[in-house]
Amino acid sequence: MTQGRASFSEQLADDIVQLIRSESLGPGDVLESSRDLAKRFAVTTPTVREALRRLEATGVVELRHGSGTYIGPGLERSVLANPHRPHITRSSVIELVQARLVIEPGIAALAASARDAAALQRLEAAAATALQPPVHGFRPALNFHVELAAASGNGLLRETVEALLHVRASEQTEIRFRYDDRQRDHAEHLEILAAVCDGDGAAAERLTREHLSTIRESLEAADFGEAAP
Amino acid sequence: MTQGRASFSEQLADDIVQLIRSESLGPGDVLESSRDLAKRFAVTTPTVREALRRLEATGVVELRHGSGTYIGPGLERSVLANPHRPHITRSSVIELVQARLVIEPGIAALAASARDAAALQRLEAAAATALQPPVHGFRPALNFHVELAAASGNGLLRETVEALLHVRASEQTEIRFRYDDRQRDHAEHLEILAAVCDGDGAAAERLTREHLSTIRESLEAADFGEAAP
DNA sequence: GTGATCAAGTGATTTAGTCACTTTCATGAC
DNA sequence: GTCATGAAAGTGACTAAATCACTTGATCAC
Repeated sequence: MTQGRASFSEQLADDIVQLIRSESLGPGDVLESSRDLAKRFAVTTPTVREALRRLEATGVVELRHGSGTYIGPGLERSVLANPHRPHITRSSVIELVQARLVIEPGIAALAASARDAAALQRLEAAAATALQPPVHGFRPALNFHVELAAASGNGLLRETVEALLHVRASEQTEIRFRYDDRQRDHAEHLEILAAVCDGDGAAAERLTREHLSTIRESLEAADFGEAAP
Repeated sequence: MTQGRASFSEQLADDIVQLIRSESLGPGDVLESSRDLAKRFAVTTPTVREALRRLEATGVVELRHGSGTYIGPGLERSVLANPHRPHITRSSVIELVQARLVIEPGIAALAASARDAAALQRLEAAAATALQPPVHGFRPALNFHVELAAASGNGLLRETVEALLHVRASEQTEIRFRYDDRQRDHAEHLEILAAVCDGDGAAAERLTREHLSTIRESLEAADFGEAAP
């Protein structure tokens, strides 16, 4: 069986993606109005809307009421965070740190061997602004880790770290609440940055491991008030 | 600004997720019909459909024409693959292997230290069936790596590996096409399995690294016919 | 110039209805 | 009794035509 024809709106969603690609539209650009899309693909507006909703869920497009449909960052992304993420538990927070502990040290080492000038500059900027308070859900302190992954030169690793950190923003808030030693955090970031700039992969790896271990330990030591939902 | 009220269907999507949670529905269970949902939440069916499409995009639900709406695996997932993934390039394939090279060795070490009996059994089963041909897009050979991540005991790591492997199934097909030494693949899997079962984290880590390095090298050596699109 | 106002364009939602698919269960043949 | 047939009920898929609400930009008064 060829799996038959997919749902109409699913097919349409793919067509719209193809349209975006063929017109080389990037994030921020406006897409055709849903009425025009309906005419173009010979379907009705509700069908177009279903397709757009589907694309909106993965960040490919963004629908702004009264303004238009805009291209989002999701098109070039391979792995993304689930918008309907599960609830927070104590173990999920620790699980997250443990996962990062497995992934990020290797990334730091890779970044040290890559030593891309532009990426290092952004990494330095991220470290510098890490002490600023979060705005609009954007957390400068976490951005350091994303930029570190970006400095590895591997976009997939960057997306992975980004997804992990973005996935459970609320967990991260929790972490920040429990482990709120920003000065130490910042100091450790600077150490990692220095090691990466020196091209010392082993040191970068070790420092990142220690950095995350510190966070994990302080989390395991902390007792969560809402551990039992 | 409090960001106002989100789109109606967005609110509805969250309500449906909450409904699923409150009724403890798991994958495979049927959800209320869209007509009933419309009545329950006092909206019309197209609005319900938009919300369901949104949820469908992230795998939370699955709509089967003529049958009903079923709960999917996406609810408990934190990180997932983008269904509208970018096109394949040569560099993206190598990027994928490189990312796995950073992530998976640490996972193997963690699995060796965890040594969960049930997980190891599934891992062994995955290794045994790895030589079978893929069916319905399910690739037994790749499943070993997913089960290995599962054996680490960290669900987030499992999801991450799963996403990475699922993300670019076509790239993986490409890999299999270029590096089609299944016997060797299988043998290396068995070595990793043995090291994990022995609790030898260092060996498991080293063997996984070598395993992926072998694949990477054979990929870098191969010249892609469709490198220039 | 500056500011308010209005109109056009857009997405958001409703309402009502038709079509297509799947499941089920009663009917009937064997 | 067992199994196939087939109609019916329930479901999602889609259409059609409107109306509402929001954004934007141009227009116009000051």
